[in-house]
Amino acid sequence: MSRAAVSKVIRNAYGVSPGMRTRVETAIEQLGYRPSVAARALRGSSYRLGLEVPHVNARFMTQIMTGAKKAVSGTPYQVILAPADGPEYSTLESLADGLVDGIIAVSPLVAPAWLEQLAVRIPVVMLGRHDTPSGYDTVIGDDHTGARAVMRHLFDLGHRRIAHLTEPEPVTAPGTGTPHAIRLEVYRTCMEEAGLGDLVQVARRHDNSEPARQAAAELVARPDPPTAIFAGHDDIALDALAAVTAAGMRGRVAVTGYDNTDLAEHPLIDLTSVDQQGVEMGAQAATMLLERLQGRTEPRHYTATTTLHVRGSSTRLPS
Amino acid sequence: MSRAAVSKVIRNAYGVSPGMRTRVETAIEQLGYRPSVAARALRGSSYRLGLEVPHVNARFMTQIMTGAKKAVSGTPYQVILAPADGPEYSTLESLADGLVDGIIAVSPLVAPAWLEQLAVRIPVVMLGRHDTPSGYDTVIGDDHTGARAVMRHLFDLGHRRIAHLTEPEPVTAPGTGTPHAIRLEVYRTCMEEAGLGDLVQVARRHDNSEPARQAAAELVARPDPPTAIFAGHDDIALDALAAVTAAGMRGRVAVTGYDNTDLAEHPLIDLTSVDQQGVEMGAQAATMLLERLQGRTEPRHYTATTTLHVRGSSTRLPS
DNA sequence: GACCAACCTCGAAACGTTTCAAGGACCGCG
DNA sequence: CGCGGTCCTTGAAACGTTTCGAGGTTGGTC
Repeated sequence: MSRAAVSKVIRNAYGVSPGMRTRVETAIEQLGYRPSVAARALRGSSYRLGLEVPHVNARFMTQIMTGAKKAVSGTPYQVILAPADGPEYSTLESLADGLVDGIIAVSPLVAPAWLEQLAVRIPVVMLGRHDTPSGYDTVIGDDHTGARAVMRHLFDLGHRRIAHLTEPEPVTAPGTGTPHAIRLEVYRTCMEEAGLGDLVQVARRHDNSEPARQAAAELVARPDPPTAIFAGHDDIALDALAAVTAAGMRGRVAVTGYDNTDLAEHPLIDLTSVDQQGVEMGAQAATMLLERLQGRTEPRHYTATTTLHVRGSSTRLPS
Repeated sequence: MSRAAVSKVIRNAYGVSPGMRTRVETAIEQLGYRPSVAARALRGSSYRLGLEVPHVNARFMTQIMTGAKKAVSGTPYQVILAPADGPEYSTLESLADGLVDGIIAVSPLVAPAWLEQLAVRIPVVMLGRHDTPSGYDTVIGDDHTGARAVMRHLFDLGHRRIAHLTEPEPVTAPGTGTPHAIRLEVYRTCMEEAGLGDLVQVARRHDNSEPARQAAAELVARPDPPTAIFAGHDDIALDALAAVTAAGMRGRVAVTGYDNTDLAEHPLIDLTSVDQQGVEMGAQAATMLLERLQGRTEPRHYTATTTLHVRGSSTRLPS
């Protein structure tokens, strides 16, 4: 029989008789034949979607991945993960170079213009971008609302001397539109609105790949330590909790996180955190990619709502 | 110029003049040319290694990934991650179908015979296999020593009523040679050697994808609750800690883990755990793959040594 | 000046699919 | 019985690399 026939059977396309179909199928069975993804990718599509994340151990990523996998289940697509752990550009490029049909990326550092270029070659969904580009889709949490909820919560608890612990400079630079830039901005705004502009304290983890624990330790070791720490996300919040605990100030410094990671609800951690529906975000991102692959061209932008989960880590200011 | 020339320049192979080289390089630069991985994979190799893990949120995996990435840095190879979160066979096959040149897999459930088959098509390194197959390489921790160290430690602390909290049945079935089967076996042996055979209590998380928290809760809710829980790995230990804490028995039930995950040293978790050099294991696995790709055919089997890290979660039995 | 070797360059085949257009068989209808 | 149309089937081109062998040029030696 001809390859064309086999191809049609595999993709169960139109125009193949039942007889031919069964003949091909038994042959496939007997020979243990498996189609080559490489050859498929060369001619058409690889049926793989790539998820690029900045770090292997970014806990938020598992939510995204879970959602993405859920969204593609039942389709012929698979999701693979490519942690950058360094240069984001090259990781993205190596994904785009034919390995996958579409890319979901969490790359705060790559330039929008560069992404527009990339999106010409291959469909791209960016997570955590507050701009509204025309060439690719975005999925983002409502960081304004989320961060405001955190600040109001801390104010309500009586805190005034509130510090913000966040990522290194480039990620939070104003105008980049990263979630961390927004959260920082909201922090500043809220402090100023409350007339606490001179109490603003921003600490950052020193190196992108190092934990934020030392930065948090320096924060609580100051002569005027904060009574509350608003951490940029749960991983950082965990480091803050570690530093606070190590300094023997457990329970005397409130700590809040962001992302509502699995660990936040662990009774030993018990971290107040903002849920931004990571799983749903991942699912939306994957769905958007599938739509693109089916021909959609106009951009879509999805914003997830946020919910503050109050837990034990955010303690009331002792009066 | 010819494609052959371009090909040679890219792979900087022998037999191309400096003039031609620079000409090709400027052209590449100007056109923004990027080689297609798919086409490469079709003809030769894709320069991608695949790491297959059972779950997205298995924390041990980040150690493996970190090690693997370290090992391939400086080579043209990249590592991508494919979490199974369900059928391991199909995930492995979809990796093998041309996406990657080699596979590192943590798949306790796939049959050895099937793996031998797979290894004919593509180099495979299995993590966590105590058998010594001939067709593929293995990387494993010294589970006998590690588990014995845990048991001795708990005995030394005065514990007798020690429970083992582990994975569901199929993963720990005797004879499968999975790390969890060994740890379970060592647990039983140690208990019997100490004359405590009738105090053996084995609990399992009910479903493979659900946390072990409920199983742990049932354990501590028994009329004769254990005074110590030897958990199969850190993720499970975390669930055990959660259950113990929720039951108000914090500090009255010792808990130990395995893998020495990042979180184990967090002061709020402070989990006694066995370090089996996950990063080194990942690096070894990747190195073995690279060796295979360069022609090695005889199998290699690497065993990592273990170290018990004693922390606050393993409390002495109150007398 | 002729011959040979070394070196560079290039054309073409091959990898395993998808897809297009063309060829064939079969059926129904006039 | 012949004609047209509908399915089914197939051959061949194409995707973008790598690799092999052949061809061409250059320089050196006798």
